[in-house]
Amino acid sequence: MTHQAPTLDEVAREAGVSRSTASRAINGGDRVSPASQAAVEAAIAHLGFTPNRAARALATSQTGSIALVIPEPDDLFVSDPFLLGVVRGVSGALAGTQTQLVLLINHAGQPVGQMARYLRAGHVDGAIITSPHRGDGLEDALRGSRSVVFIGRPFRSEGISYVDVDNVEGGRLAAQTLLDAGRRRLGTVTGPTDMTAAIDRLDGFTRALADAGLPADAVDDGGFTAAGGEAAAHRLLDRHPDLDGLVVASDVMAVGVRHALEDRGLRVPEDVAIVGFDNLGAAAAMTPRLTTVHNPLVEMVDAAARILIGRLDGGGTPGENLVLPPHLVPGSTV
Amino acid sequence: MTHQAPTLDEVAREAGVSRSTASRAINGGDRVSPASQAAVEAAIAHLGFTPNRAARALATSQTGSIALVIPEPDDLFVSDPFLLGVVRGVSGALAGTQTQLVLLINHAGQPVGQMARYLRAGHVDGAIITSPHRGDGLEDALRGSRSVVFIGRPFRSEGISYVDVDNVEGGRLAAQTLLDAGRRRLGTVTGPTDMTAAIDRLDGFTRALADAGLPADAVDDGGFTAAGGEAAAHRLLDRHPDLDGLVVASDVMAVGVRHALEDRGLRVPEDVAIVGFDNLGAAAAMTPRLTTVHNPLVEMVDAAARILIGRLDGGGTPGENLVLPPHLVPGSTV
DNA sequence: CTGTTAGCGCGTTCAG
DNA sequence: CTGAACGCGCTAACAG
Repeated sequence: MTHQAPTLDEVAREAGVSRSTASRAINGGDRVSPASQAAVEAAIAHLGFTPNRAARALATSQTGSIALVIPEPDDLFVSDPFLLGVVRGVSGALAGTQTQLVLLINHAGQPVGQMARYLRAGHVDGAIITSPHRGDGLEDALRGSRSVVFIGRPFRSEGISYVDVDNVEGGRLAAQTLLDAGRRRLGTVTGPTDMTAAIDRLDGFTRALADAGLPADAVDDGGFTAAGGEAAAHRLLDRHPDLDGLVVASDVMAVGVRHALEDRGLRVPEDVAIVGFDNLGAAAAMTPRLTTVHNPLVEMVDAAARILIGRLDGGGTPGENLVLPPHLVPGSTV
Repeated sequence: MTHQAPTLDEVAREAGVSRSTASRAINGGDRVSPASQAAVEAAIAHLGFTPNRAARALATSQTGSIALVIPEPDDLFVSDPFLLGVVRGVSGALAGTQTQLVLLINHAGQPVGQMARYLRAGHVDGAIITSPHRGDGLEDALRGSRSVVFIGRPFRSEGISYVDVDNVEGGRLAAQTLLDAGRRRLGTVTGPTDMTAAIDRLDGFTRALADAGLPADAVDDGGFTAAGGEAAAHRLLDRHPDLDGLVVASDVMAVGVRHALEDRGLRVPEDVAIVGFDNLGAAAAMTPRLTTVHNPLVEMVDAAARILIGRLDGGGTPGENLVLPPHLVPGSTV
């Protein structure tokens, strides 16, 4: 792979300075005469020098890489734009830097202790964790670690920094949008109850209805999949044929919900209005366009990367977190 | 992140041997007495020792990591199971080893020279490249490099190792399936013509029809997206209302094609039979289940990882490649 | 089978 | 502002 990469020594020789001067020119740039600086830069360009990461890591005891931990992409996630969004976002945030992205997939059946050990072993300087499911243990294993940022609120957030969208507010916003449109008989298709995102969105939905003096009795789990959403919608309408509005906790599920409504001969939004959640692509692809709550994934990921990089530079404190506000993206389904 | 990790020296001291003996015990395990071996292992377990990757990399001039290069996941790919499948597969293939996976995303607008330089700089021992589009330059920049394996046939494959499914045979198989079912008026919805997979599948389709003495004149580009497939199907049927069978070059597009047929009041398979391509999830999710050509992505990725790892150990020669046979997965759409 | 001796390439004191 | 010297933690000959 490598072609006898030039070393710092060769650069220094070519520039006519000592190795330490060359090193300073490359890094701080401080306390180096302009002449030496220029000579070193010329030599670097000429030789095509790239610092050896291993040597630098050994000398500085910083690896220059961070880990992105994602859960095993099972069938649930394969079609979910969330994961690829996170991957793309983190990669983009690192694009300018020299930091490299190490991908750690939490393969099913693999003990989490192994991954926690990897992270503690210092093979990476920090980590961004997407660990949406309860009980995967990583949360507890990493509690209190500096240089670890979660994307999505963990179940117990003490000692854990995280970035999230305000899912409670999002759920409330979705329900309120339907209420404002005059709907009075609302139901919701939720995500799996072992994810905080699903729990919080339901919580917001319930609060909005309580504030309006309405019952939140039409609730069904769609498992964050299109097929699950379709089935959940059928079950809801079987039990509550009078529903005139549905908050669907993800756009992917909304696709399934819409099929279910079609099958039952219900028009959207005339008979049943729908508000989704995510706006990561699926909403815009639906016809008519889905009204949905925007999940600021890009901003979340950017923030997580920035917080982490700040930590690596010594700033910040563990436990701090950031919760971004959601907002409604109008469509034609309300 | 790290907790003052113990060093090999401490392990050796605790085990009562010299550092090199401890090193040998950890690595080869050769030429070490059972007693020393056991002592070292006990010390490692006791101290929780993990070798410092940077130091090891410096000493061996092997980084112990490989890169996975993927194109910017634009809207086309966000919903495509292909990328996540590759990521998961490579990660899985590396799960047992100590090799770490560095993710390199080919961000749009980022000069490929930069990425090629990164790969040549020796920051990783090897790379797996998914570079489906023509003209992205990486292909030429990496031609001849050992320790680089492409997933998907590049446009010019001289000096490049790659792993692929036999897309020509797949296209032929799809068409032949329809012919065997008695269909005589076939059309195809293709992928974008700047990807070899799309070109090859069309090629197979064309050959099968030629062998049967039929014209392959009903061809339209669906861009590998559901919406594109839907539009392409409409265009095809506008021009050729007599079509009774469609080869659709990806399952994702088949979803759109099926919508188009529904909209036109055409029954599947009675009026128009469909064969898709990929079998990465979308086919099984369709009702009725889509008849499709299985794309052995997992096997491809596994093979790529194995070839690469073999290269790192010194085996194999650049330019060798592997083309896996596709096979038909029956559904109810033919 | 084992310990001793050298580096791997770079950052960083510490005198000049 | 500069260079010489040391060490980061580990592997790899080389004698024993």
